[in-house]
Amino acid sequence: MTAKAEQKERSHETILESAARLLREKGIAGARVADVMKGAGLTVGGFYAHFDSKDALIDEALRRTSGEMRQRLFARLEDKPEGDRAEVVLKRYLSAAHRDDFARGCPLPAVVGEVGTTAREHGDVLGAQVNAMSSELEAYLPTNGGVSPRYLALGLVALMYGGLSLARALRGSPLSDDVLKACRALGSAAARDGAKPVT
Amino acid sequence: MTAKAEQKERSHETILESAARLLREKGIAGARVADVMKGAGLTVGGFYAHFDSKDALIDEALRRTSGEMRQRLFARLEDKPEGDRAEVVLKRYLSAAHRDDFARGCPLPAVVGEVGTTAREHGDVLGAQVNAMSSELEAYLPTNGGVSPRYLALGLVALMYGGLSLARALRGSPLSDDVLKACRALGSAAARDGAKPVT
DNA sequence: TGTACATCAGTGAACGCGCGTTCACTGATGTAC
DNA sequence: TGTACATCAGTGAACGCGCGTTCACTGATGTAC
Repeated sequence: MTAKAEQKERSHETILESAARLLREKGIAGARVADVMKGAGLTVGGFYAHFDSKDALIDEALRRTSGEMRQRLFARLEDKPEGDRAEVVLKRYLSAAHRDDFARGCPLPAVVGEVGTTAREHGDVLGAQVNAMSSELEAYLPTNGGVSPRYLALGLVALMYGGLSLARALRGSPLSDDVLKACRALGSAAARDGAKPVT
Repeated sequence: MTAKAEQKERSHETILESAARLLREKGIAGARVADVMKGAGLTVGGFYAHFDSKDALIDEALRRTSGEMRQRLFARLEDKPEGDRAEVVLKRYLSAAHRDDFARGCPLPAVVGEVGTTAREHGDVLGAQVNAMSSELEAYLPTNGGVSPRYLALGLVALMYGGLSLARALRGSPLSDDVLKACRALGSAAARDGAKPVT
C-alpha cells in the first residue's frame, strides 16, 4: 500500500475515534460533523472523502463503541468464580466510574432516546448491538430460574441501560448514586437466583 | 376576568398540550417552537407572549406529562388485591399499548438521554419527576425483602424506563416485544418478593 | 535516474435550509368620560 | 348610551446563527517513460 493510502486509513481511524467520543458525550445530533473533524485534527471539507454521510458515520461509530463497551464489560471474568460473573458485569456497568466516563463508556444512554424519536434510521444497528450485549450476558446467567436465561439477560440489559441512563441524566443529585445502587441490588438478586415467570 | 384574558388562558393551555404531545413524540430538540404553535392552531410569533423561552415551555411540559403519566399509571388500583398492585403498575407501564402510544405515554424515553447529554438544564425538573414516580410506586411494594422499598422502587423505575425506552427504539423488531416481556418478568418477581441486599 | 504529468487527501469558503427569537403591525376587546 | 382612546393577543416577516453538504482549489505523493 502507498504512503498516501496509509495516511488516509489513519485519518479514517482518527475520525472514527473522534466520532466515537462525541457520540457518547453528546448523542447523535450533538456529534456535529465539523466538531468530529476538529477532534480528529482535520477540517470539515475532507469528511466526505471518508464517509458517505453523517448517518453512515454514526452507524459505524455506534457499532464500534458498542463493541468496545462489551469488551471492557466482559473482560477478565475467568478470574472470578463462575457464579459471580454476571454480578461482576452488573457492578461494572452500574458503577459511578462508568456513569462519569462518557467518552469511553456505553453509547446506549446517548443514542436510544434519539433512535426512538428522531433517528429511527439507526434502529437496525442499535438492535444488533442490544442483541449482542444481551447474548453475551446470557452465557453467565443461571438456568434454575423460571425465566429462560435469554429473557433474564434482556431484562438485565434493560435494567442496566435504564439505571445508567437515569444516573447520567441526574448526575450531581444524590438521586443519581441511589439509582445505581438500587439497580445493582435489583439486578444482582435476579442474576444470582434467576427470576420467576410472568403471566 | 375579561374575555380577552380568558382567551389567552385557553391559548396557553392549548400550546402546552401541543408541546406535551410533541415532546413525547420527538424529544426536546425535536419539539420545535413553530411546530408546537402550529399544533395549537397559532403562529410562531405569538409564542413569547405565553412563555419566556423554549426551555421554560419544556420544563412545564415535562412536569405536565409526568404528572399525567403517574395519574394513569396508578389509577384504579383499589379494585386490585393489595399484593398485586405493584405488578399491575409494571404491566401497564411495560405494555405494548404504552410503547405504541407516544403522544399520551411516559415522557422519560424521549427526554432522559437528551438531559444526560445536551440538555442538562432540565436535570432538576427531571429529577423531581423521577423522584415522584418512584415515591408513588414505593407505597405498593413489600417490606419483607432485604432491600428497602425506596431502593426497590428506584430500581423498578429504572427497569421500567429502560425497558420502555429500548422497546420504543426497537419497535418493529421482534426484540421489542421480547424486551417488554423480559422486563415484566424481572420486575414482577422483585415487586412481589422484594430483592436481596447488595454488597 | 530524471522529468513531466496524474492522482487525490485535505482545505476553506459557500450553499441551502431550519432553528429560536425579535419586532413592527393589526384588529378585536376593554376603559374612561 | 355613545364616542375616543388604550390595550394587547396574535400575525408574519425578518434576524442571526449553526447545521450537513458541496465544490473549486492546493500541494504533496505516485506513475509513466
